[in-house]
Amino acid sequence: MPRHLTENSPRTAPPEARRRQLIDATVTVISRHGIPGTTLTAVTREAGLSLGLVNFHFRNKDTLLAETLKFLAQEHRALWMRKTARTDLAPAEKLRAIIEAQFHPRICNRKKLAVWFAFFGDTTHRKSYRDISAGIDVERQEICAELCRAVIQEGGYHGICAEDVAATLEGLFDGLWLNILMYPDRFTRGAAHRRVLSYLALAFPRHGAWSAPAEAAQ
Amino acid sequence: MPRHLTENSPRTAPPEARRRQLIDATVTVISRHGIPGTTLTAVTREAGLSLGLVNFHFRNKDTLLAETLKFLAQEHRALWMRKTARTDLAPAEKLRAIIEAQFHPRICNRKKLAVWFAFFGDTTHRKSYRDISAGIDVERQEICAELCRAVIQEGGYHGICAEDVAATLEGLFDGLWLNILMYPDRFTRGAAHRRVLSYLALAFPRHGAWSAPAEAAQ
DNA sequence: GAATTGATTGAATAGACATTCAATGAGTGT
DNA sequence: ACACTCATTGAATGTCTATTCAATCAATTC
Repeated sequence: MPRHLTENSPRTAPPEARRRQLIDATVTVISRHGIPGTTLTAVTREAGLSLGLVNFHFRNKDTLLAETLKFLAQEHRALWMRKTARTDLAPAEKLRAIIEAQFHPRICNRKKLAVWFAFFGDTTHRKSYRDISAGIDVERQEICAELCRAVIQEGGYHGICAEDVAATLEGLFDGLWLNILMYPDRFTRGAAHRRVLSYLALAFPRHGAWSAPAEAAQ
Repeated sequence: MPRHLTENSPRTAPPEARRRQLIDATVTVISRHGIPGTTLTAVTREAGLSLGLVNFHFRNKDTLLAETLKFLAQEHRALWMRKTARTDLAPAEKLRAIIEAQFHPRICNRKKLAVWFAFFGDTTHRKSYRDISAGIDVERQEICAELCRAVIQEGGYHGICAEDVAATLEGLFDGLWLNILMYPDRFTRGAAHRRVLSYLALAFPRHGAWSAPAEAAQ
């Protein structure tokens, strides 16, 4: 019953397109039914493809899940990399860009958050998942620390440690994400964003421009 | 082959003891194999009991999982409730007690954290899990906000909102937990504890005694 | 000490799953 | 047209699970 009738889309497609199609379906299914509920039957049905295709384009289910996580990690990384790589921005502005990426609607929505925490919570494959996300997380934290160091020097701040601020930020990112996912009525994306900026305003009070961007909450 | 031979423990035991025994085994198994890997066979083997007992003492697997989460939530709550209920402690001290509970070795260890995030990540039952933990989370956050309000009044702080600090703390708690779970080499319990206190020192600078307790890291 | 109650056992059942694979289909080059 | 490659299909297979339940066992009551 797959696509045949729905579209003029060709029965066959380049592998890269199919892989992406399956990854998208996997994200959707994980967000709805969790990793245990993510059966290959459900994924292929969501994608409008047949069961056997997963084992053709990915070796097996574990690979599909790993590739899905990799995709999310890259998507997130690309968002802040664009700005932190520029040379014409001040450290504080780059820091703001990383925070904006963290709470960007394309990343920080209930669907994607559900998938992130599904991976975090899956003890069984924690090691392989960690290997995937660790590189990117470490990279971001080191860049944050670097930027904090620059801000501290600029502002002549004392009694505050760049690495500590970066680690605290990292904790705030993940924790606020979790709160948004678990209690969407009480925690919104916009409020979380503002709270991180408030923390930075506390840490670096002489860099006044930590105000939140004008955006509707949620 | 169960216990019969291992101990002089009687074959039969009061239901409450068996329930606790099964919950303990469930915590152990979830921490090792995640929720998908938590089969009744694995749980009963870990407990040294027979397969059918789970369906006798709990109605089914879902109930066992829900009761396990309830147990963890209560265990955590009891730890800070003891101190926040007292009338002879200053607000700042009570705030410290809540933070100490959050990073108490009995709560904040890799085994229990793995279980917490296994539940958080399980989309399928998120609603029932949330119903269990929401009450306790809301309660803690409201008490935190209340205490912050008292601290703000004591210290005459301006430009800082108690509810915001409480929400930021809540985020920090969860995020630092996740970091400890995922990257135990880079994030330790002690460092997390100190970071939360550093945040409070930033927010409430005139309450000087936010120093960390003397304890070895990890 | 028989009878009764409640706890415990594990084999049996039925359903769901990932993975395999033989068959089919569509493009591509000749 | 033809052969050939690659993508796609879905039925079949074997494994693993939760749940049921009849049988067994220990403790308690009468």
